[in-house]
Amino acid sequence: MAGSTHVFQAPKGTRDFHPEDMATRRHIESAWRSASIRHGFDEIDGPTFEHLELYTVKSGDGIVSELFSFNRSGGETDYALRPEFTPTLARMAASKGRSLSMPTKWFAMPDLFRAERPQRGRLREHRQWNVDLLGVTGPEADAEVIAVAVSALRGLGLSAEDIRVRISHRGAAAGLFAALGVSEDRIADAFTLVDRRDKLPKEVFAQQAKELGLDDDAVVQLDAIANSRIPATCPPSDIASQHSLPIESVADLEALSVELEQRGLLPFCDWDLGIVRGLAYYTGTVWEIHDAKGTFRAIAGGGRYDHLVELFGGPSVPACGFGMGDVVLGLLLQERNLLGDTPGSLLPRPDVFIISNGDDPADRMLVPLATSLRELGLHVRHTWKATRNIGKQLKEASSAHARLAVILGDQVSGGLIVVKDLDAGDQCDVPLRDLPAWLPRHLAGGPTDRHT
RNA sequence: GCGACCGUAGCUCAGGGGUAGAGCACCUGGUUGUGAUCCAGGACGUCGCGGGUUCAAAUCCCGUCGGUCGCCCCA
Repeated sequence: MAGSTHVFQAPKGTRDFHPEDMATRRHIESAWRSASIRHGFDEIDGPTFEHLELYTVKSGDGIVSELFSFNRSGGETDYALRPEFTPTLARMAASKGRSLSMPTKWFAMPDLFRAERPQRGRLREHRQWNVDLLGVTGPEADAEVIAVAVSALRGLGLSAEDIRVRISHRGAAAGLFAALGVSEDRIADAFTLVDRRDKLPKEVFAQQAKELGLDDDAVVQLDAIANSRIPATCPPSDIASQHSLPIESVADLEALSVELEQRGLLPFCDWDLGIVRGLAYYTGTVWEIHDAKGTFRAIAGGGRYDHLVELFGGPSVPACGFGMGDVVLGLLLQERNLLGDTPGSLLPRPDVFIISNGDDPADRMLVPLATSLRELGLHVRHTWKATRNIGKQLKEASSAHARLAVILGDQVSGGLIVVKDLDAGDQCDVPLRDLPAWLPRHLAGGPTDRHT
């Protein structure tokens, strides 16, 4: 192996986070955390890997091919890297038993792993924000978790022009299917059909719809319902009347509408009964957030899953929540130009960049000055190059996005240094002994991040 | 897991059997100096990796790893 220059590539579907990427990731995570906390949710986490059975118990053995599973060399217990957080959450809630406070409002930002073929917006390892509200049955809980999601996205600079929350409701959709003539025991099949409508040729869709017991007219209606998307600022009863169906079938959406309105969310939302999501989980409201132009995969998905905790051996607890991945969101933020003007603009900005003109007194002062300013809590840098060319050092200071340059020049022996504001471009002389008080005061006036 | 296309300098790419190019970026020093311009110099890469064909492979063939798109799936 001596002299080997073999280049390792990162494993398929994983990412390296260089400083600029890490800054982006922290930017997104802090928006997530901040929105969660503002809405009164507490942060939790669990193990990165769980017993394999935790995932097969709900989804069946078929799920295993989508997992990274393993066991210890010589061990018999099967484990899996967590592909989602919800089972862990349910397990944690179940383990609290009856002492679980109601409501319980939890959020987490786990790393998740799926052994799928990677594609744009979909990797084998990604970070996902999970928000869950347990113990509240009413639509106020659904509206509240939607509010948290929208709040974080707004915090990242996205508006109702950029993102849309598409909302459906299992009960409402089932009511409409029933009104069209789908029998009780075929409702689940109707959901599956609606979910797959975009991948099916029109004739096949019609054929399968007929098999559900629909007549020609109802098939057209079903297609129309699945594809109708109207702004949530319109009352849900419009959907029913549009298709000449009973108003009662959309009662659940009406109740949700009231709660969304109170939270100022209606401008962000659309009623979209084509949203189905995983059948195994959801019991009521289901929703997804997409970019408004529909170029990317879903940014987030969530809804109500009242049997969740029970499914994992806990008490019967109503629950709703959502997951939001960092990959699609990152792509959208980049496309919308919301990650700063330059690659490094989300990195922490140095408060001070110290420059020496190369004279002995100045050079001797540089490191001690940096040390004392750092003890004050300031972010301090200086060049590590040999050059003492002031222009080049200033260039380095500005490419590091430093806010101030402290220049140790000819007047250093007289106790005077130059402070240059790199944003404003102006500079002034400051007595060296005043610097510890002067700098924090001056910095307090300005922004701390370049993008703000 | 299946199918298609792709992989050349840090980045964007050109080349297409005869031992590698451009622009930008980068690095060092100078201009006695203030983020620019300028000057001088530097490194630019086993052409993803491995094997095969050939006198000769970045180029053709096979495999593999990675990327993109579609299927599957999306808990």
